[in-house]
Amino acid sequence: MGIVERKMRHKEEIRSGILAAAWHMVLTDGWQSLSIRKIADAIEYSIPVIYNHFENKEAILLEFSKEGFQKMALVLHEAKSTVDKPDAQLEAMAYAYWDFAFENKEYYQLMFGLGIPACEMVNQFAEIKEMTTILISTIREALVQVNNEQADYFLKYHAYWSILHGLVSIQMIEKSGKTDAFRKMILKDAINGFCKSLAF
Amino acid sequence: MGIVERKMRHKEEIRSGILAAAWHMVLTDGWQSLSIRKIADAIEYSIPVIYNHFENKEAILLEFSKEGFQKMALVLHEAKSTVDKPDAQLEAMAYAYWDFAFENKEYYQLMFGLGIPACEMVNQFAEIKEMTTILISTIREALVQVNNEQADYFLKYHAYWSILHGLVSIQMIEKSGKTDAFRKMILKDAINGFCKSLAF
DNA sequence: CTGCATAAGTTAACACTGTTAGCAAATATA
DNA sequence: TATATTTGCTAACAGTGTTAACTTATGCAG
Repeated sequence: MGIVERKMRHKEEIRSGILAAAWHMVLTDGWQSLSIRKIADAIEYSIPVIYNHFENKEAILLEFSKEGFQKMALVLHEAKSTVDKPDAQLEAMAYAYWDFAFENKEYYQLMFGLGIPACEMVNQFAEIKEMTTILISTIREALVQVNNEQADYFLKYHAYWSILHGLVSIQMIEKSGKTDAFRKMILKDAINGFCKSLAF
Repeated sequence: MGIVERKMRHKEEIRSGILAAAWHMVLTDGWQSLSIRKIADAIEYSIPVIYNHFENKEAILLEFSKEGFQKMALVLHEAKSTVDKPDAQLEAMAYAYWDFAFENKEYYQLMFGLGIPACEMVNQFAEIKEMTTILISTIREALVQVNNEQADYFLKYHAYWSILHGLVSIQMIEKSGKTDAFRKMILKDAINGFCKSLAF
């Protein structure tokens, strides 16, 4: 009869309306200020309607997180296909990854759980400096050791810190079945690779 | 007269009481569920008292973030002092960084703004796989290219991804005056270093 | 075409949250 | 002792996510 089809269509319309309204709000005000009430207001339905389509607020954000990973995969595929040699591909993908993250900050923040209010001020206080200075000084000493003083220590310092932070935060998020020993092997290998790359 | 001293002492006691109660709650229930009301309840004062000591809730969390950076700096210093050669120091500091992060997850999450609810489920959905498979496959191809197929591609993949994520998220948090061009140089240098390290 | 069951959508509430204005009580000073 | 000041409290405002209970609209069988 097409009645159930029409109903389904209508239901789907509301669902995508919720997502559209929510995404619009995420883009304009950030995901921190997303609220069920505001969504309901935007789609001109009452609040409980939203709960017929999503279990809770988190489920809506999760939807965007999924979308983000899909888009990211697409972007990486495209980048890879532009060049042939694997190392060039790794480089192209790195740039693509980077660009995606900064052109889609909201996605990236949702994907990796970044952006609590406090971290906006991370650069504002001095406590962080004590940590960075010791990192930087050691990097400089290491560059002297391998006779590569002309290298930009600031670049190397950022790479070093990023490897550490990246490894830690991805491991924290993943919660996979990896053993501690295996996790430490990842760390060891990455740091060894970094130390070797200091000589260049 | 010592009266103002006694008052100051009392004020300081309340302040540290607030922090102690807050930190206890962060440790037991996570910083997401920290609430001014619960703190007030714990220190047996009314709610507005807390606002005499901290401008808002964020300021309390920021306090812990600062503490975290201080402790981290201490840990890095200690690690560095255990060995002499700079590259060994970098390795020791890396382990120390890692251990600190996982032994003090709450600190680390506050320091770098990790831990929105959605990211707890990042490993649960399939969308992330599409992204990781393309990373892994390219890593494997690159290892073939440099005749280093016996290397553990999984380790290398984690290093690669971590460098990317680390660079991105630290740059996102920092909001420093770096130019885009400089930021890309950091990225380029780090990726080049990684690609070179693939041969080992 | 009417009565009824089901689905759709609403109101209103619960239990929270951060934050602040206005008032009462305790304290220190003149 | 009387006044001024600090200290702390009550109570409210303006939000939040979530859900129980009710009403209205819709589709279907008799």
